[in-house]
Formats: sequence, C-alpha cells, structure tokens
Amino acid sequence: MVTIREVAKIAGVSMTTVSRAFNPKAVIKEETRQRIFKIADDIGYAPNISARGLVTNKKFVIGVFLSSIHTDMSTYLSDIISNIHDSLPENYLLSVEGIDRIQSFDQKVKNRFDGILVVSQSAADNQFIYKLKNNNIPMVVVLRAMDNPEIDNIYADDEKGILDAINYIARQGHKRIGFIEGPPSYENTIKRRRGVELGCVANHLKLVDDAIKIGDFGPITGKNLMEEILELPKEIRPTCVVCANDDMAIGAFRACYEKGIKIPEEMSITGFDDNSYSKLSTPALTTISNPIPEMASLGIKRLISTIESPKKVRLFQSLPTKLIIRESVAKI
Amino acid sequence: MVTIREVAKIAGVSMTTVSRAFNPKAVIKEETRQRIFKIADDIGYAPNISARGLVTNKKFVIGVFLSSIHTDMSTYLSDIISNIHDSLPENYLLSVEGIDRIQSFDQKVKNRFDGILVVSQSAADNQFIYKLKNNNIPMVVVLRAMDNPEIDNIYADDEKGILDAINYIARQGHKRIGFIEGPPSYENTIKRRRGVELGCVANHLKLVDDAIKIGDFGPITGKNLMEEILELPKEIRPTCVVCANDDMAIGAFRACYEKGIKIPEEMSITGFDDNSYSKLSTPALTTISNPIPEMASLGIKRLISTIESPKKVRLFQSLPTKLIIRESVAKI
DNA sequence: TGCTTATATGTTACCGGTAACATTATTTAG
DNA sequence: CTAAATAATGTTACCGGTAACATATAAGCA
Repeated sequence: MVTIREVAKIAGVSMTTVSRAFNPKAVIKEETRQRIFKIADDIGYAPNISARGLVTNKKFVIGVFLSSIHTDMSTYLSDIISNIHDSLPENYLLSVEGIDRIQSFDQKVKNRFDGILVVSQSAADNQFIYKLKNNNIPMVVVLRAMDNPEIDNIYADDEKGILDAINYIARQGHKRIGFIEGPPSYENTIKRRRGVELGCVANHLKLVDDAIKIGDFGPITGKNLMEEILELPKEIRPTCVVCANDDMAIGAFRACYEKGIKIPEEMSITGFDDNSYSKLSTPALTTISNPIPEMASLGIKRLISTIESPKKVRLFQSLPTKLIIRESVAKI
Repeated sequence: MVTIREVAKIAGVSMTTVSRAFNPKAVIKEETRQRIFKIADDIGYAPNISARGLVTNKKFVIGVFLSSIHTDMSTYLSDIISNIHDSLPENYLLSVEGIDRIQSFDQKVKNRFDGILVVSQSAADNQFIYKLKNNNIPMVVVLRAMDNPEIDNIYADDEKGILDAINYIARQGHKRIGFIEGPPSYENTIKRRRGVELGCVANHLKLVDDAIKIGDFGPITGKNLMEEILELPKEIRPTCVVCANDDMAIGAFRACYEKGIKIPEEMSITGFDDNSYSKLSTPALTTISNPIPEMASLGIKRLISTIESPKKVRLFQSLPTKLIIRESVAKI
C-alpha cells in the first residue's frame, strides 16, 4: 500500500503538504497541488480513509435506513437511491439498510455513519430514531411526520392527497365508495383514512361499512379484499374502491379481471403513490403521486448541510401530493 | 467518545484484553469477555471502525455496483438488496452504487471496500471490472457471463430460457412470431436473441422480419414498438410477440389495450424476468424467471468467503431460468 | 529599504485501535 | 511435587493520516 510519506518523498515536500493537496479547503499553492496529484496518480496513491477517519472522526458514509427493505415502496427504491446519489458528494458512500433487521445498534450503527436518512413508515421506527438522537448522529426523517421538534422532518400531505381524490370521485358522480386501507401500524394509514372520511362527509358520499377492508399494502391482500367487496350485492356494493396504495389497487384490478368485471365501467378503482407501474396497467390507474424521491433528495441535501455546519433551527416541511387522473374511474 | 482505554481501566485489564473481547476469534476467558461486554454496554463503548481498519486494513463495507441504478432490473433492486443482507454478516455495511456514475475510481472505490459484487449487464462495465482486478479488490461478477478465467462469475442461462419459451409458443400452435429485443450493448440481448433464433429454426417458426424491433428494456419502447407491429397487415402480422424483458412486455400490453386488441385472443405476448408485476398484469404475463436475487445471494456468499480466505479456483456458475406459464399466450 | 502582513510549507504529537512478543497464571503429566 | 505445556493477559511499537503550532518565503506598504 502506497502512503502519503512516499508521495511526499518523491515530491520533495512534507507529508502535511501532500495531505493538504488532498483536502480541498486546505491552503496550498495550486501548482504544488497539481504536481502532487500527478505523482499520486503515477504511483497509485489514494488517501487511506481509515487513517483519515481516525483523526477527523469522519466516515464518509451516509446511511439510508428504511423501515423495511421490502415494503409498499420497494418499487421506489431505485428512484430513492439514484435521487440520493444525485445529491451526494462523490466521496461519500451510500449504505442501504433495513431498520427491521438491525440486531445490534452498537455494532451496525454506532460510529459508522456521518449522517442517516431515515425513510420511516411506522412509529415502530421511533426506538431507532431516538437512539440516533441520543448518539448525536445527524439525521433527517422523511415520509412520516414526526412531532418531536428536535428532529428534522420532511413528509407528504397524504390527507390532502386522498381528499383531492375523493372530491374527484364525487364529481364523477359516484355515491357509494369502498376503502382498502393499510395496516394500522403505519402512520400513512391513519392519514389516508382521515382523508377518506373527511372527503366522504364533505361530498355526502356513503363509505360502505362492509367495503372497508384492512390490507397490508401488498398486492395479494388487494386482490383478496377486492374479491370480498365484489361479493356484496349490487345494490349496496360501492361503485368505486379507493386503495391506500398502488400495489393493492393493482391486486384489486386482478380480482376484477378474474371475475370478468370491467374497470372502470363496472368498478372504479384508485391508488396512492403513482409508482412506475400505475401508468402501465390496463386501464391506467388513477392515483395520487407521492413525492418520495423528492423527500429523499431534499433530506440528503439537508443532511449533508447539517454535517458540514450544524443547524439550530429545525427543518419541518410538508411536500404536496398530486392527483393523477388516468383511466380507472368512470363518470357515472 | 469513549475508548478502549477507559473500558480497560474500569475493568482493570489492559487495552489488549478489551480488544480481544471484541474480536470473536481471539483467545480470552469467556468470563472476562462477558465482564468487559457489560462494562462496555454501561458506558456506551463501541469499537472505532477507523482505528481498527487502520491497522487491520479492513473496512467492513461491501459494495454492490450495478451497471446503472436505473435499469430494467430496478424492480429487482429491493430483492437484490434484501437477499444480500440475508447473506451478509451484520458488521458489514452494504454500499449501493452505479458504475455509470463513478467519476473518480480512486476517490470512490480505492481503499473503501473489502469486496465488491458487480451486477453487470453490459460489456461497458469491463473497464471498471478490470480496475478492480488490478487493485486486487475481491470481486464477484453476476448477471453476465465473463470469459476471463480469473474472475468469479455467476450468470443465468438466458438462451435456454428463451428457447423453452419458444418451444412452448410453438406447441401452442403459433406459426409467426415477433421479437422486441433489448439494446445491442447488453450481453443478455445477444443471448436472448440467439435463443429466439435457435427456437424458431428448431420449431419451423417464422420470425417475421418486420416484427423484429430493438428496444431499450423500458416500457415506453415496448409500447411504441408494439404499436408498429400492430400496423402490420393481419396476414403477415405475428400472432405472438416475445419481448426481451417484462417491462417491454407490459408496454406492449398497453399498446394492445389502447388499440382494443385482446390479449391473448388476438395477440399473445411473453416477457423475461418474472418481475413482481408480471403476475399481476391483466392478463398475467407468461414469462421466464430470472434468478437475479439468487445470483446476488450466492455472489455475496462467495465474496465473504473469498475475503476470509482467498480462493485459488475460480467460481464459474450458471443458474437455470424457468418458464412461467400464465395467461398471455393463446392456444391456436 | 525595512517592517508588517499574508502565503506556503514543515515539525511533531496524537487519533484508537491491533499484532507481535513477553510475561504470568493455570493445567497437565510423569 | 515439579517440569513442561497451555491458557490468559500485559507491554509496546506502529498503522497512515491530520491539526496545531512553528517557520520560511513572498508580498504590501510607508
């Protein structure tokens, strides 16, 4: 392994000067720096991160911790990661982990990250989040609103998103709707449900009791629960079922397809997320776009900036969602 | 920051003993180890990775480098990552990067990884792969066959996969087929095309010239190219179009839907990958499963084992694909 | 020209661990 | 019961950088 000392010897300067050459903000004559770069390149020198980290206490690693690697937003993962990379200085590594898999916080997390972006879907992550806080690890939580005023936070206005959808459904002339919601442990579930409830009273829509179902954000439950809804007698069966995410909506499509029920003529369906498949389904899914990649991107920017200069005021930002009207809701 | 010396002082032992307590293979009395663990836990000690890495030259970071974060296998990303985590000791971090984004190899890669899993789709990655080789960084290349006998390699038998599909299509009574293939720079494109060609001659199928189209593995080209195929007069138009991946097949579905062409009655379609949406499409897509998560998982296992004890014989393994018959190919 | 200030570079201690080697405590065996 | 073997722990140099401080060189100015 070639070290800073060898470069120094060849260049006829001290180690410190070489060190300076590799530290952008250090003061050094540009000409010297270039000469050192040239030599370093020739003999294949690259700074040893461990040695550097030992003294600076930096790791040049940013962590993205998701509630679980497998979730309803797994289709977003590549978007999230590439958006993060766009906002991340090249000398940082991006480590992707699942909160649900951490066995030993000390081993996995402590002393390993300069900062962590928590993409959190559930209050179950709070324990982890507070451990980060206690260890003074710079952190931004996205996706879910946190009420702790000391935690930087970016989230989306899910309630408003669903409300927009319900208003639209009402305008299309629907009178009875069903709702396939997410698991109760997810905060988004609560906000989306509130959106549905608010929307229904505001528009005098009937939210059919027997057509309120609890799913797990996966397509299989979407399908199964939609099958149950389709068993309902036609007079009370809803004409539109709103699903708490796209994956369940796609499952619901499948249930209709198997029963020969035409979408949207005989059954309208909406989703939430606007994931990459929703525009490709047949018919294309009317849904609500969820600014997940934007949250990740903004979150990382904030994180980097916090690492470089700690902030005194909290970031607490809500990002808008947007109704994406496609083909899965009929005009009645 | 609490160091090993403080733990040592409290425990009344030397630093080395504490160090041993935290190194699983070190020889130390179990009783002493437990006592040290207890103290460490009390005062919140965790080993400093940088200091440790400085002397051992280990980083406890594994890299996964994908040709590009955005590719036809972006839907696999969460599968790949979680499969990798399943095979990765907890003290390793997993860094996810795109080969196409590396600006400075020295800065981003050198001295930063104990080993790297290269998920490679294209010969364009070779430059990167050979740099890893030159720097003696342990590496396993998956997804694409490499002919260099010094590089550990796991790939899938794409040609056989497509061949199985063509045989099946022929058995269903089809006579004329079309082919929407991938970009020429991808190795898989070549192997899949060869599978199609072989299958056609073996089964006396006509591969319609005007229905051979070059896509980019994205759903949009799948749609556009299928539209072109649908323009063909009915007498020469293929009755089945094989798509080189699922995403393009889904795009092709969309083209048919918009033109009111029934799948599979009026047009049969197949894909490749068996990604998570192929079972959910309407109709469900007949496709070929691609053992990407298995490759990632096996690759990581090999990598870890290579890091722990360097291997002298090369790993060169082909994994089988499997025809998944669903609903998108009609019997004629 | 000489003195002050700014710029560029050098000297040295130290960051927090680990490995080699040395030493002491404990077993084992004759 | 003692010598030899084994287990457990200690001492110390060092891994490859950086930061604080010291010094040398160049530039600015009366």
